[in-house]
Amino acid sequence: MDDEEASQRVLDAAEALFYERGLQSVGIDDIRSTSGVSLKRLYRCFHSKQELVTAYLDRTDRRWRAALANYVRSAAEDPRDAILAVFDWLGLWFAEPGFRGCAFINAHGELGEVSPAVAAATRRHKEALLAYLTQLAEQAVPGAGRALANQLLLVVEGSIVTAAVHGASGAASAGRAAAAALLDAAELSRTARLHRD
Amino acid sequence: MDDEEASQRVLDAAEALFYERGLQSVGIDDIRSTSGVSLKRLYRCFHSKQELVTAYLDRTDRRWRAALANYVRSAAEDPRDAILAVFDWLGLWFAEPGFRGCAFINAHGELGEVSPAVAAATRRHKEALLAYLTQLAEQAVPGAGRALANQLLLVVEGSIVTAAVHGASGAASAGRAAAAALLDAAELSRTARLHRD
DNA sequence: TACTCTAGAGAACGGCCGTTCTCTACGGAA
DNA sequence: TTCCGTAGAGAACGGCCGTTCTCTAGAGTA
Repeated sequence: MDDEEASQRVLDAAEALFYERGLQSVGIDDIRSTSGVSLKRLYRCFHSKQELVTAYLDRTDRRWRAALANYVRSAAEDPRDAILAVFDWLGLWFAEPGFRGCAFINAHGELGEVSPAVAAATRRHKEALLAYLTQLAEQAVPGAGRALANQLLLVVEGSIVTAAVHGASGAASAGRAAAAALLDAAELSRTARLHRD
Repeated sequence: MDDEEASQRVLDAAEALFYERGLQSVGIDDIRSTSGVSLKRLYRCFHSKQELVTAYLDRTDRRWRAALANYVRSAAEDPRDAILAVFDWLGLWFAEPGFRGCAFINAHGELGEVSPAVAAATRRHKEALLAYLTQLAEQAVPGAGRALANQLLLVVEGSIVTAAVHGASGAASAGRAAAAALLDAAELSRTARLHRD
């Protein structure tokens, strides 16, 4: 086993444990025994727990956003469907075993500004999500994408949090319905604007 | 200083510290020194840290929901305004110094099912919030309150989380705009339903 | 075979945390 | 004044955690 594979195993273990139990509840020794990587090598690959947390959040950010974008790209035909597909994907995610909300919201809630690195990673993740939603919203309702995306972001975050606290039931479909209504409203005010000018 | 006052002081210190730094980052000694209550008395009033956490969450739940309901009651004239006033109050809350999101979402994100007591308190709090929103929504759009409240809850939660991560700017007003659009949509489909029947 | 280098296992270390215990001082009753 | 009960201060205890260090075994090379 070379360092590359060891890093992956450690990161896999860290992801599973951090996501399930939180950052502070998981000890390095838990990650060591779960990954099967010796402490010596673990500390060669990641110089500290903090570095491991950062790597965990970075990889989660990349994977999560890629999975969402892939699903939306392959499931949606037009811009409006794309936005609704976001919530279909959320529903699939919520139904996964072990779902426990957004890793970033959880980490940020746990540490907040106590850990500037975690806070910064959370902000980056949410900004990227907002940028993605803005892109989708701009395609669906040209000229009103930014305002719509801000509202959609609230519904997405709310769905995730509600699903995490209450279990999957209904949060995704309620979010989808809310998104559809917000889309309708944005389209309506856009056509009204066009007719006025 | 009697036990009653000591309990209040301890709870005040716990609230400030837990909310700012999270549950696990705060030690009993921090609470002792901040409250100025001796360790002996502290443990007489609260038998363990867990009990103190539970008391903190309970009091926060009561105060938070009372503050929201009071504001809405005094600020809104009709049912529609009441729902929009919820987001005005959120905006005031977000702007308070030291605002760091929802104490329950943070605690739940930190510990999740690792602490069943925290998870249960979070569920209770959010169910009470949903019940309150359902009551407001039912007054605004009779017969469609439940569905509307489910959507409003998502927007409320999303606003809180977004404000916590990104700072106050815009989350409350975006939430207000989204709520208004969702209200319009619910009213529209209600009148359509009435005309159909 | 003899030597060297590396890796793994886990002991060790310093520090913190929740909780309990000890010691001292003091206020009120006899 | 003497005794008693209580309170506070903080030491003590057991345990965990992140990180480093030690020791041993084995693989590769001459």
